[in-house]
Amino acid sequence: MAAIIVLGNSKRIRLGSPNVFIGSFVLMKALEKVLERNKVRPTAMRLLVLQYLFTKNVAVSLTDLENSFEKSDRTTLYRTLKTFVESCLVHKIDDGTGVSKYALCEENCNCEIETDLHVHFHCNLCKQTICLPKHKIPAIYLPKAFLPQEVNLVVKGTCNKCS
Amino acid sequence: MAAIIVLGNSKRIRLGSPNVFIGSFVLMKALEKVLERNKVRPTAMRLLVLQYLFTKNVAVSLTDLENSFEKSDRTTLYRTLKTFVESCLVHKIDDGTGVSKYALCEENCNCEIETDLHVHFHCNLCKQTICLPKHKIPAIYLPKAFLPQEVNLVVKGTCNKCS
DNA sequence: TCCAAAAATGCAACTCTGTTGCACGGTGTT
DNA sequence: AACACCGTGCAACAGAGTTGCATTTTTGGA
Ligand SMILES: [Mn+2]
Ligand SMILES: [Mn+2]
Ligand SMILES: [Zn+2]
Ligand SMILES: [Zn+2]
Repeated sequence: MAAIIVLGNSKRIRLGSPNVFIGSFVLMKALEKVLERNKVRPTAMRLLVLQYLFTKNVAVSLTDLENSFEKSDRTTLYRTLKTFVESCLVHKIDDGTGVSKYALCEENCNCEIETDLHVHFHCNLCKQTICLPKHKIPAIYLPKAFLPQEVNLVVKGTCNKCS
Repeated sequence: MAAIIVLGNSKRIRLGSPNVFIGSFVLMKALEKVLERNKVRPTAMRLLVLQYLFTKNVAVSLTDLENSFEKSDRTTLYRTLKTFVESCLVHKIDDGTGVSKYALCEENCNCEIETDLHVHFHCNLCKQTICLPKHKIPAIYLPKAFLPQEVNLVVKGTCNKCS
């Protein structure tokens, strides 16, 4: 029932959740590298959440994660996402639905640099939110004495799959 | 303690809340006109909420209203805002704080027409959100087969009063 | 290898926003 | 005056997000 993945030399990770797709040893090693590169300790849950984010090409909510990892706790997933955001692995997206979404950052993303921010699209039909990393937010001109720090731009409509 | 405002010929509205600033007869008549123009029946609460929105030049949340009208119920204020939004008197703003804000629409606003949408600014210092009706959202170019319907653009930073 | 410290996890409880059901009471219409 | 309708207030609830604390797991040093 419970799978065991061996990571590194002496690290053994027990994955108790039977409904979780367990990637290959090679994939897990790659994900482990990603975590370590961003100074995040590669625990079982973190590897699985990271794998989940890689397989999805849409932004996911905490509840999405919760429904996909029934054996894990909402709090753990919450803190996992928080850790990922703080370590610049994923970015939080406010798509206007009232529920925060999360998606992997670009390879070369410096979450601090604001000029890199891209547009997000939310489909009113399939309710999915996706990143448009090729579409940067245009310059916004503000009245005198307004100092911009961040910009959030969300387009809602019909996505390519639903149109 | 309780003020009474006479509206129209036979309409008497008792205002029980002592901490509410009660505008002049002329102002109330003007507000009444605004409501009637938008097909909203001018009740006491609606007039006071509308007056409140006029005096504020920032977007307000439901909780803001609740704290300003202690004698009224959250539900009533909630439904008042809902009525105002549906009748195109105010628009709801998602400023990324997780709390919906509301502000009066422009005089000539057709809430249906999306090309009129303006930029909103949220100050990270004073935590206030304001409309920038003169600053329209620039055209956003999307990948093929993406059909835009609405655009939300929020700039966060330091406002003119805080800079 | 073993043990203690540190970190991660799971459980429970809680806050806050938004929302709905329902009963009451005032309004205006005939 | 009778009646239907609408607005209001109270209660209860849902959902997302968050925190405290006990338990488990991992790490790193003896
Ligand atoms: Mn994104
Ligand atoms: Mn506005
Ligand atoms: Zn879609
Ligand atoms: Zn400010």
